[in-house]
Amino acid sequence: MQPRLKEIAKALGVSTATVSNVLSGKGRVSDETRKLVSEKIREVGYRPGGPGRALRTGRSGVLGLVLPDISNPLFPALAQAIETAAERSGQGILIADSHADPGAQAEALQRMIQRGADGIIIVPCRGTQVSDLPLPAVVIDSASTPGNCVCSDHQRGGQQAVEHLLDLGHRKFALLGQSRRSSVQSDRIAGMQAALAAGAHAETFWLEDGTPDFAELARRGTTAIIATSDLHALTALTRLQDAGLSVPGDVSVIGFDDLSFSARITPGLTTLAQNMPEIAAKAVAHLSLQLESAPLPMARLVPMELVVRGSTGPAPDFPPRKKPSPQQGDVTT
Amino acid sequence: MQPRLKEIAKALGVSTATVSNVLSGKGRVSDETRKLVSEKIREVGYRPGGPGRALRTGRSGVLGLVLPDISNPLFPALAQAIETAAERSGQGILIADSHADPGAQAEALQRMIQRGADGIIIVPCRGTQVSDLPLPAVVIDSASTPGNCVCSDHQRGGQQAVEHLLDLGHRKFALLGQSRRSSVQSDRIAGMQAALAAGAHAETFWLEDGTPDFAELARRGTTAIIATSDLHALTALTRLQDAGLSVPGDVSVIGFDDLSFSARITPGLTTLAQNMPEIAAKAVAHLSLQLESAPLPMARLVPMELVVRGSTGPAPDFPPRKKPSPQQGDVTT
DNA sequence: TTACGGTGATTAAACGATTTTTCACATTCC
DNA sequence: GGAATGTGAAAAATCGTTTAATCACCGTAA
Repeated sequence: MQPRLKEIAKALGVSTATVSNVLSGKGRVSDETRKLVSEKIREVGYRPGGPGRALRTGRSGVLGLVLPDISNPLFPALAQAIETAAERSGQGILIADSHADPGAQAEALQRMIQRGADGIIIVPCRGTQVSDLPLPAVVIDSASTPGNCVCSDHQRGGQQAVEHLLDLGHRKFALLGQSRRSSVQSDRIAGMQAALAAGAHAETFWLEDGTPDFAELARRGTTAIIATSDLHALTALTRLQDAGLSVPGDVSVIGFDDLSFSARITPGLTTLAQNMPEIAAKAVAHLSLQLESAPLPMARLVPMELVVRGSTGPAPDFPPRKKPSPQQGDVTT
Repeated sequence: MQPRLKEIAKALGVSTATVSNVLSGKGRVSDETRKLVSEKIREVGYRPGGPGRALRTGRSGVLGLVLPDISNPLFPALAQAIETAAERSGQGILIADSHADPGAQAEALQRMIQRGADGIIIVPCRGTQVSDLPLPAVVIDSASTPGNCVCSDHQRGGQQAVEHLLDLGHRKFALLGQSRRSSVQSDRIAGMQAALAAGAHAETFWLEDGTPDFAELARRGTTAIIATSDLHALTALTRLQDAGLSVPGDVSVIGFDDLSFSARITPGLTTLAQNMPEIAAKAVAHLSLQLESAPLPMARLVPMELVVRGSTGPAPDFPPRKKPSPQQGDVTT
């Protein structure tokens, strides 16, 4: 059995109120009693129990995290960042998987409320609006999401990818997305298209329509492939290698999200990484502010970081007149 | 504001006890009142609040999940399986990251207790013993872990990998681990070594000592590489391809854990997958049993599944006299 | 008539903490 | 000396729920 406030109080012959006051440093307690009590607290390793405190104060010290798909390879980084940020401010994280289903998502939110979560961080499933929550909530999605939203600047990320390749002399791109209904992917691709310089052009492929023949693309003059996820960049990369093409000799490949494997393959995958710690910190901070009934701020964009590895290089026919942009450095901002 | 028991009771002119009885179906309530109350409950969408119930019953309906590294690529599958299994039995999941640090792990466990978790599922960090918890706990690790443990049969998994390759005619293996202090990896490699047939032999490499030159290994006659993780199998695979060697033509490669990318590269990575749903279900069921003060069962091993993809094939000089074991099938048990 | 079950529902206590109110006592000031 | 002031700590209320104890009522049997 865990020690309770009552036991400490009885053992010292004081009231529970006094012990509670010592814990919080709030009421009036003599230095002598204070020392006595805190000594005892340390001795028995007492910690105030969650449920009792939650009941009285209306705060559980727990935040809900609702995701559309826990098994998504992007999730570990996000979850870890959020857990770390939350723990830093003394809060726990209750997770739920909405399985990309709006109904399940609504149910998950209800359970969070029921379990007494103080606030909610949600990565909404496609096409859902988060509203009417009796709790502070922050959304992590794309910038086009209404409501309090923290997310990477996916559009600018797309631009960064294209700019990096333009610097390397590439002019003919293939853009690779999975699903056009994903606003994150749409934002990224929109950014890429916006960044195309005069003379450069790009063809866009959606994997939901089928996988293009990468070797054929290369034969037709494409020298750079940009995928909205490292997963698909990896597919492209290995297909190209399998067809006897060199990366980055013949074709440069760049992905998004810096997944676990991206640094470990040969060549390393150049990618645009999300700054998860930053996003998580902002999300948690935002919730904390709302919990103190502070004014509700607005959407916040976090820049993505270009991580240059071996999978991108100068275009095959590109004259190396000047040094071709940052190359071997590990991370550039 | 969420509706409370009291409000429902007052609105109907009954006592809170009656409403609670209707909710639980326990006390004595007339059919008429019962119908009236449940109608109202549905109308306002009432759900009993967690903290109050937790305080009274001593049960929060939440399980703690403590992991040494949330960002590990194996985590998504595990977390999702556990979340699903827990939700199925009406429990939530509180996560914590011990950052592979025994001190942080102990602290995380304390926080779980403090927050009122009913039980704990823990993947312990290396070299730590989980004991003296005032809560039901179940460990997910290797079979050598004392205490209530549920885990994959890593040793048998190692055997399965070797047997698969022996069937394909391979005789000279390179075994690849990351750290010898990981009991999971040690178990897997021990299983591999135990399965070596007469005439076959294997060299073991630990990446913590440095990365071997895979092309050189191939030149010296190695035809099969078994890594204890898909991550390292992927490294080996791309290094080999980069050196102009064919997989599986010259060298077969096999990994562990069936990570997200393993099916998407070319060739697909043959791997030994953990049955996460099974492990999670057993862990959660075990905790549920302990919560009902049932007798404490013992360690439980879950078999691993060999997933055959393109990265393994017949040894270069292997005469295809009979059909070389299951090959194109997706999953064999 | 009185005692007795049975039924349906209310009352009250309990869980563990926090917080407001109250209280006892000592000191200081007119 | 009595009132005002100040100090330290206890008493009591409260949060939302469950549950044991109690109660009022009615019909029935002795």
